Amino acid sequence: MFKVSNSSKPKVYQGVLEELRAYIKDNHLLPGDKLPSERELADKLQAGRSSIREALRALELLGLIETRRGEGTFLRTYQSLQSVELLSSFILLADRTKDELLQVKAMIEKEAVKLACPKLDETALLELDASVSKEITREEKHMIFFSYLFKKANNQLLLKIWMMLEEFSSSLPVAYYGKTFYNQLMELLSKKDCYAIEALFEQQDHQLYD
Amino acid sequence: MFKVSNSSKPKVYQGVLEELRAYIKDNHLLPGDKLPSERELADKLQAGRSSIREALRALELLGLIETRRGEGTFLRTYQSLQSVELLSSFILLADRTKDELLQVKAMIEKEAVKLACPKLDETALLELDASVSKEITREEKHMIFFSYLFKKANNQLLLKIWMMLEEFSSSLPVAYYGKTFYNQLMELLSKKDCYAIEALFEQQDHQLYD
DNA sequence: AGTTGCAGGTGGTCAGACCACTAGAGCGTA
DNA sequence: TACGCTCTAGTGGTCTGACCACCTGCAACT
Repeated sequence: MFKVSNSSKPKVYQGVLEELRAYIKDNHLLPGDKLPSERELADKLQAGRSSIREALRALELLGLIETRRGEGTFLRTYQSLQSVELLSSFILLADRTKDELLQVKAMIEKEAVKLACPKLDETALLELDASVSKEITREEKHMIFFSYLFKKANNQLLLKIWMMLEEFSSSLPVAYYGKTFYNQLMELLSKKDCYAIEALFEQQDHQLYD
Repeated sequence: MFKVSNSSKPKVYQGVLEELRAYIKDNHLLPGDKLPSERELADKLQAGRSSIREALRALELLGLIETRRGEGTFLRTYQSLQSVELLSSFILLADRTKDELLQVKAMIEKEAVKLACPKLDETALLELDASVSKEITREEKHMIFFSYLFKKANNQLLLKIWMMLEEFSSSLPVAYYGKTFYNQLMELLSKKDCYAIEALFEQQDHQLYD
């Protein structure tokens, strides 16, 4: 025999999601507005409170709503990137080669540098230089250096992805960029020479895994 | 008095998510493998079954797991968000987030092209050209074109991240690259001119949101 | 051997019970 | 009146126990 269908019955929590969408639309709710309480929803939608909660938790994880204990559930002001972290972490769980991870990480770092480049003024360069000159481990230097650049690059999504990759690669015996790399990069940044930056990273790619 | 912190206690279901991630990692579970039953998890993790379920439903909505009644819960290859159209209609992404998303996506596409470039022989270019010449929508063309390139780029991780971003942005009213873009790119690919490719993408960035 | 039917495990759902927390009404005092 | 306190109703957070529907595998039966 063969299965007639694997879709079977729709689940209650999915119906709740539909209803919620309709409710938000019909009542013209905007970010920040309050949703009905869980008990009220359970009553209105003829569902158990736990089913309501399953739907709400899913929405919360996606960053669409925010719950405040003792107050209620609210539409979120803006779409946070909360779910990206979770997704990334699970995607990265699958067996990945070290090469792929490092390749992507280096790629993102390069692009961040290029994004930050036009936004670095004299002051910023000095700050950056100061932070790298400290007597710290290569790992710390790497973190501080790029964290600063990512801040300037002003792209939260890129930062999140980078941090995830950083976390996953931290368990690997990874060689960071060479000692002279940061100094060379500083120089190119002050010249705002994007093409040379591109080239500098190209070189690094080949000696990254020493 | 002032609030010490608004983060308050972490919720149980979030802890469950963490534990699940660790479990999957430690046991080297692959897509298709079975997770422990809800009752077993509740017992192991010292949590109520409802909390376990809240975590699982969230993962299900994200498309990371699949549940089969009477059988169990299974890890799944990340394919797509469940009911994206539903979720996207809840809230439109904030402009800022949208910009970031498109920026990162374009960046990844560019890098994929550059990775694929040296691996494209005569035959591959012909295949690629044929697939783009078809009479299809711009959206389909975009997907087919880059899917092929990502395959050649041979970096699964990059591909996954790209698909994730594609998924998120699919609900946005996004203009794809201009009509001539793909043809120009084809030409540069046959010349293997990486720097020109870089430049081509630079141009696109500015007219992406027409 | 082939079929049937039952038992145990699994997800799906609900109701009810607490707890911790918040906001606001109401009261009292200065 | 104005301030500050307490108490209460309402909210999310969590757990438990109870069913149901469904699937699988095994055992008994034909």
